[in-house]
Amino acid sequence: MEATMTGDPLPKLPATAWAVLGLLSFPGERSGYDLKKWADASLRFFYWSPALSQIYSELKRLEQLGFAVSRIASQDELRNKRLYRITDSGQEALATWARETPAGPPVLKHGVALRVWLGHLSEPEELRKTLVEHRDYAASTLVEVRASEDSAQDRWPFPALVLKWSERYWQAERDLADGMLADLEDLYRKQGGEAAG
Amino acid sequence: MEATMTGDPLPKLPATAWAVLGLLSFPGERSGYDLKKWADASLRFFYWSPALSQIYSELKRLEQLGFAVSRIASQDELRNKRLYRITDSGQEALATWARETPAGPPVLKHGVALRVWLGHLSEPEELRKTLVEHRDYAASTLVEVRASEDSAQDRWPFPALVLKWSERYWQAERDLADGMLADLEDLYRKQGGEAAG
DNA sequence: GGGAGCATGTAACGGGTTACATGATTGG
DNA sequence: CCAATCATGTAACCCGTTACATGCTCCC
Repeated sequence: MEATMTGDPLPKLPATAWAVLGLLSFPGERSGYDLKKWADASLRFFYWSPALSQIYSELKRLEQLGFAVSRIASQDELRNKRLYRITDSGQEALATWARETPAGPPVLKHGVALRVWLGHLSEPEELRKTLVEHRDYAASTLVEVRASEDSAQDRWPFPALVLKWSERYWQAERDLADGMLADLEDLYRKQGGEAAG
Repeated sequence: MEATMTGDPLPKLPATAWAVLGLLSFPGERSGYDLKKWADASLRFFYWSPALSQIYSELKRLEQLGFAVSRIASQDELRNKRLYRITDSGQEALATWARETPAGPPVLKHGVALRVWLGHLSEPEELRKTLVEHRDYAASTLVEVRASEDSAQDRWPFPALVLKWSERYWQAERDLADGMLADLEDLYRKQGGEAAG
C-alpha cells in the first residue's frame, strides 16, 4: 500500500519521529527493539535516545502515514518480531523534511552547570563531588563513543563523521568539567582567604 | 504565612521549578517578567530558558507551596507588577533539593548533528549551509555570553563561574562546527574522487 | 530457580510549548 | 501612528516519560 505520491504536504511530526524514520533510512530491516539499541549506541551521543515505548508508537504512526511498512518475522518458532523498513514515500518525506526544516539551535540542559550556578546553596565538598562525577561521566561516555566508532556497526560515512564530532564533544565536555573544577577551587581559596585574612 | 517547618519531605517538582526558585534565591524581589529576562541572559546558555507562561505558572505553584511570596507593586500608577521573593522555607527546600537530588547527565539534542548524521539525504550545498549557520550561531552566542559576563548583573561568584564555563562551551561548539565542516569537505572530496577516479 | 536479555505493547501522567487575550507606556 | 517593550495570565495540545503487563529464551 505504498500510496501517497509526490505533492502532498509534509505532516507536522516531532523531530523524534523523523529521527526514527532516519534510523530506518539506512539499508536493512529493523525491529523497534533493534532501533532502541542502535539509538543507544549512536543517536544518544548527540541527540537523546527515545524511550522504547515512544519508538514503538512512532513506528506505528510512521506506518499509518505510509512512511514505513512492517512484517512479522517468526525466526525461531514462536518468537515473533515485527520488522520495519522505510517506503519510497517515507524516503521522500524524510529528504523533504531535511531540506525544508531548519535544524534550529541545539538544546542543552546541563544539570551540573545549574548546580554550580546555585553553588551558594551547597557545601564545597558536595559541589566538588558533583563535578568529579560529571567529569567521570563525560570520560566514560567518551570511551563509549570510541567503542561505537570502532564497531563495524558504523561503516556509514555520515554517522561515522558525527561520531567523530561526538568524540570531540565529549572530550571537550570532560575538559570543561576539569576547568570548572579548577575555577571552583580558585573561588573557594579566594573566599577562604578573604574570610581568613 | 511562611509556614512549613523543617522535616516535611520535598515535593517532587520538575527541575524547572527549582531553577525558577533558584533565580529567586539571589537577593532581591523579581517579577515573572524580570525572571524571564534574567533567564534569557544566563540560564539560557547552559540550561534552557523556560517560556514566560511556564515561569508564571511555576511561580504560582511555588507560592502555593510556601516557597515564595508575592506582593503587588504599583510603581507608576496603573502599572501593576507582582514581585516575588523566596521564603525561608523555600530557601531551605532549595538547599535540600541541591543536596539530595543528583544532577544527572546533561541533556543534549543537537539538531545540526542529526542532519549531518542523515547527510546521505541532503545535497552537499545544503549541508554546508546548515553547518555554517550553526557555526555562526555558536559564534554569536559566544559573543552574547561574553556580554553577559561583562554586565554588572553577574557579580555573584557562582553564576560568574558558570558563565565562564559557558563561554568555553560555546567556543568549543564553534570550533567543533568548524571541525565537522572540514571533515565534511574531506568526505565529499573522497566520495567525489571515488566517483571520478 | 532466577536474573538478564529479547520483544512488544498500553495507559496514565505531566511538563512545557504555542497561541490567544488584554492593555499600558515609550520612542522613532 | 505604529512597533517594541512592559506586564500578566489562560487554554489547548501533545511530546515523551514512567509504570505496568506479558511472555519467551539463555545461561549461571
